[in-house]
Amino acid sequence: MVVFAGQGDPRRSLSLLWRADAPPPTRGGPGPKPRLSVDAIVAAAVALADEEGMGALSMRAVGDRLGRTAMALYTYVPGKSELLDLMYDAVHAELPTAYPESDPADWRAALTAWAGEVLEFHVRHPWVLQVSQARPVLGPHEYAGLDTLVTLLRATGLEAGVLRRLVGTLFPFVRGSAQAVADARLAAAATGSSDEEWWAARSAALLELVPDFAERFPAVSGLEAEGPVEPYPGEGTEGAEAVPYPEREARETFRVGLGVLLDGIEAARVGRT
Amino acid sequence: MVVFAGQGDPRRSLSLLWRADAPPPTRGGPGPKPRLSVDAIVAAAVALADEEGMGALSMRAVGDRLGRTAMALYTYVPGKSELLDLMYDAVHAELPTAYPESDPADWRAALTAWAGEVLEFHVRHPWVLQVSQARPVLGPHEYAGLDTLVTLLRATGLEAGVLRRLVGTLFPFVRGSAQAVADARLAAAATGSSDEEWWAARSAALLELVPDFAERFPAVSGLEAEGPVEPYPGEGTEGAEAVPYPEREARETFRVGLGVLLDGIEAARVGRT
DNA sequence: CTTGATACCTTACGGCGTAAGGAATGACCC
DNA sequence: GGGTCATTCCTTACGCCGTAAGGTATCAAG
Repeated sequence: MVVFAGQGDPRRSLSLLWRADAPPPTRGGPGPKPRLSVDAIVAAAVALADEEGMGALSMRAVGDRLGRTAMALYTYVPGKSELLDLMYDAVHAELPTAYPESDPADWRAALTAWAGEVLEFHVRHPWVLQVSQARPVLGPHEYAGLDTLVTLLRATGLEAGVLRRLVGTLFPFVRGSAQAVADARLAAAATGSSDEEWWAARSAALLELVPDFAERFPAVSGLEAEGPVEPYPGEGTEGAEAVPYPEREARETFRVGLGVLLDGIEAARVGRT
Repeated sequence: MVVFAGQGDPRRSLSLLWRADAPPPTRGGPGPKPRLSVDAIVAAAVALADEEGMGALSMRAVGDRLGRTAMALYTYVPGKSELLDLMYDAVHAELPTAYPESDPADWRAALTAWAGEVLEFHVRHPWVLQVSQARPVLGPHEYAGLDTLVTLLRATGLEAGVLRRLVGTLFPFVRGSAQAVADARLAAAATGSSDEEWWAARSAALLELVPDFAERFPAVSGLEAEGPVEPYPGEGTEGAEAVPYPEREARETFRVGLGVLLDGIEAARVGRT
């Protein structure tokens, strides 16, 4: 399921996101003092989503975590979709925001580091990948993260038009890679079965049900048979066996894909500058 | 919301996917004749998702479309997640399966055509993008589509290990691009407001709430100010004004991103072959 | 002490997926 | 021809969900 965000009143959503609400300091008005806050709710919701996944995120569950009912949250937040916006932007504060020491000539290293950090960010908060990208949330931290990427890309010297499209290519690429890594982990964790077990059950059933698999899909079969499953080439093996195979494969795909993308950017630089 | 698929009994799911069930022909057993079929249910569900989106997909709604109750579906399908698997694989029959006439030397053109078709496929069935990729569905049509891509990539002459990772790069790239296009359309259609209106409301509120935007995010602001918004460069303008701006931008990002990726593949070919 | 705004609660409504069990159907065996 | 019984499809119900409506307790200001 994909959760949609950003559908309420834009004014209200944005002023929550940018924390431009009425300033509470010293404003002791009538009525009981608030025992919650937007930040506390967002923090509880993020913790819940991190620990138990997007499927477990319900207003009742968030309320429970704070020792309150679901309806109590509606005093602070207009609804679930706005809460999701706030969660989304809140975690994006973890994105890298600057590489002050980096050499502008070495845009490749900087972009590689950036992509790695953004990948880890999404692996840490996999539910972020389930927030629909339709209608961007437009929160401060997401903008800050975007600003960092644009700054790094500037170092390539490419023109603004191409740069804009590169942003639109790099972000989805990292998201897609993170999705693959997260999926690999999820598969390993789900139903207590290891990834080997899962694959074993699946491929045994497949082989039985589709005996002519190799003939029907020669290219895929060839690829699976041909490629020797190696550890990271050109990298030390220490501790490598701790990462299960599907995740290792997903990370390697990320590494290779990023290399291809950066090679392509290099080509664009040489060709057009 | 992201909908998860593929969690039921693997045996049952796979035999449904590959239609390896007990053969019904001439088998007139006891009991009333089935007035539905797996295919009819899947077709109705796909039509529903195409027309009204994933959010409208419920067992009751699918049942209604077939003049039956929700529970009637459970005779044919174990549950909603398996139905989703079946829908997913069923539409993947639309993926291109072969380019018999293509010149193997011109892998670039072939991959470009492939990517374009896969993009259109996802734009036609945007709900496919909301099916979680965790635990691949492993259906026949998805495999067929995969086989086609691998065949095209073979023409690059790269080794199997790299090829496998390129598959993992290209597919998410096209999916990400399709997501952007679909989002652009969704934004245009939602709440009856055009994309201009939506952006206008949003950016007006942003400007008011965050007057120092340009100072806080100089790179992003610069990019937006700098890049002249042009139509497709190097392409005829006929009919181009019919496509609204955000979608045009998303498609251009796809075009540029794909070019960068193919340049990167070219570089890998030259460098390592 | 009264007023009135505010935080939080309980209750309830209409949705969801689906478990449980009953009614109708219709090919088979006697 | 009538009983048997697997099978299709139905109704009902349960426990979730987001959230509308309205009540109650709290507390500063007049």
